[in-house]
Amino acid sequence: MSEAPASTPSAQPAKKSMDAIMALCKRRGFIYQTSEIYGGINGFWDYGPLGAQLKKNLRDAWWQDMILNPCWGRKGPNGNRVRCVPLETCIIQHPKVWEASGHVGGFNDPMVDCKESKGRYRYDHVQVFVPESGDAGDKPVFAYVGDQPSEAKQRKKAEKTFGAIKSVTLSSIPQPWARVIGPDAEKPGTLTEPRMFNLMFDTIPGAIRDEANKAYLRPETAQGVFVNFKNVVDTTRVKLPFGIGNTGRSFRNEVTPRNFTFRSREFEQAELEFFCHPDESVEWYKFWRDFRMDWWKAIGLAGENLILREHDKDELSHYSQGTSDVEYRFPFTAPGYGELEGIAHRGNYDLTQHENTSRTKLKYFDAERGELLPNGSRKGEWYIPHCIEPAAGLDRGALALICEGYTRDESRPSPEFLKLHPRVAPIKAAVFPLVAKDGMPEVGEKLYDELFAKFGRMGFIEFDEKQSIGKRYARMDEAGCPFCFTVDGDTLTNQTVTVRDRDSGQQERIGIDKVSGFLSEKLG
RNA sequence: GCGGGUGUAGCUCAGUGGUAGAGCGUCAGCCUUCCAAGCUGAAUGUCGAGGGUUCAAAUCCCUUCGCCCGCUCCA
Repeated sequence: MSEAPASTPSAQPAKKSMDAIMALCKRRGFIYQTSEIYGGINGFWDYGPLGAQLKKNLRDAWWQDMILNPCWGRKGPNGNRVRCVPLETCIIQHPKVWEASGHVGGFNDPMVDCKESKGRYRYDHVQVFVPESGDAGDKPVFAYVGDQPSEAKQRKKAEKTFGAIKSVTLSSIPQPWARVIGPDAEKPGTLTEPRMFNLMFDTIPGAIRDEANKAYLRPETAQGVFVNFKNVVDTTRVKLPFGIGNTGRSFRNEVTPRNFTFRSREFEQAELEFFCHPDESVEWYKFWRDFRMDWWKAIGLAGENLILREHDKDELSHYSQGTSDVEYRFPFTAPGYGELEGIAHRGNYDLTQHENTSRTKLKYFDAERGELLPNGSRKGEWYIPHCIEPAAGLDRGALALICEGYTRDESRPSPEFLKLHPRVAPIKAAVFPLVAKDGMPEVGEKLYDELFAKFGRMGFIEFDEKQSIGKRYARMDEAGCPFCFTVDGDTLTNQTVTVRDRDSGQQERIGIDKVSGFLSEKLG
């Protein structure tokens, strides 16, 4: 999450109510709490009929624009069409995968809590001021964490107590608990012993329960790509540069799941690992970063709620030459932003790690590089490709689409509606007879059959003749259906219907034979 | 994990120890020629869960779970 840039204009739209959005999601069947009839379980959510279709449409859009027709046919920085292939890998991988990736270490950080300040600190981040020489004896020692006000404060106190001091890690002191003053505390003995917070879920494959066989549910889909890199190269005739895309569920045992589906313990990712020569990697990084921003805009997040945030140098991993986040201003992060997708230049870190850990050669032989030989071919070059990783959260994307689309306009007869982009809207169109008599239902059903046959594979097409026309429009507005076609008295004489635009409420009249063409154009 | 708030129908919420409620939504019928209209009717709840106090608990007490806010965490 990041703060709003100082330059953001004050023209901030009225803050949307997250409660109202969550109520609508429940009411219209977008998102439910999982196992709700048993009281729910923290950090897990189910998608209702409309939500499931919305998320599928989002996933399909990603698949279409990242794998089947990457970047809408845009040429990459090398002047060629971008090439990508899909992959589908397991949630449970060999445990060594997560050792190589660093997750087993990084995800199992011991933490200490402070009973006085209520703070929690990473055990290995806590430093302690002790006398420069000798023992502190019965006197308390002063803990602090770097880059925080606690350091200066504790230093002053420690110098007053001991005179000359030095700094050591908390973990280097045996049994310190009774005499340590926490970073933000006044009294000694308030820190708890370190406790493990397992951020990876584990399980034990095999019928016989044996801890030695422990395996993890993946915390990201990316590693499945890296460990299959050699397989894809060996079996599919791909040539660098190319990408491997992968969507699927990942699991993180978040300390505090929060903010509706934004931070869930089970979530779905859509990740592309794009491999290229090190010399071209920065260009590709910029290319993907810009395309991913354009993509989110194109499916409905246009506007100032969406920003691209380039990480500062000191935020970057040691192997990265650049990372950007596509961030959206959710109602619960405003005026700050929450991450939708990270685009990371990962260097050759992952492949190198797996090469070292698995002792399998993951270098790539690039036959189009190296010196020119007399016969016209090239000598070739061995290298570990660099990787650019655009990694999107589909649940966060779906939530952003809902938040962005949620609109409240008191001047409308149906004040709440969802402005979903037609491409992702779960209901694509609805057909209504104005009244259920005079032959209108029959004409409407015929039109419905036609639209269902042509567009039913993209999403739901609705037909409804019950109740007043206003109520039917209102229902479609809340469900985010972009277009309603209404058969009225005039239809029976001149073969035209009205098409109502969800966002403006305006209607225009088009020939009943033009409806399919109209929808084709609008749905893309 | 800590602190605060909260939990009653699908949604929003009334209900401070004595028969479980309203509005909206949903469904059905009537009506209706363009925006949640009207009329009639219907369905829907172990009052988050478990335990306790009481003749009697949605209401008081304890435990627990979920959600919201603030810390913390976010490789």
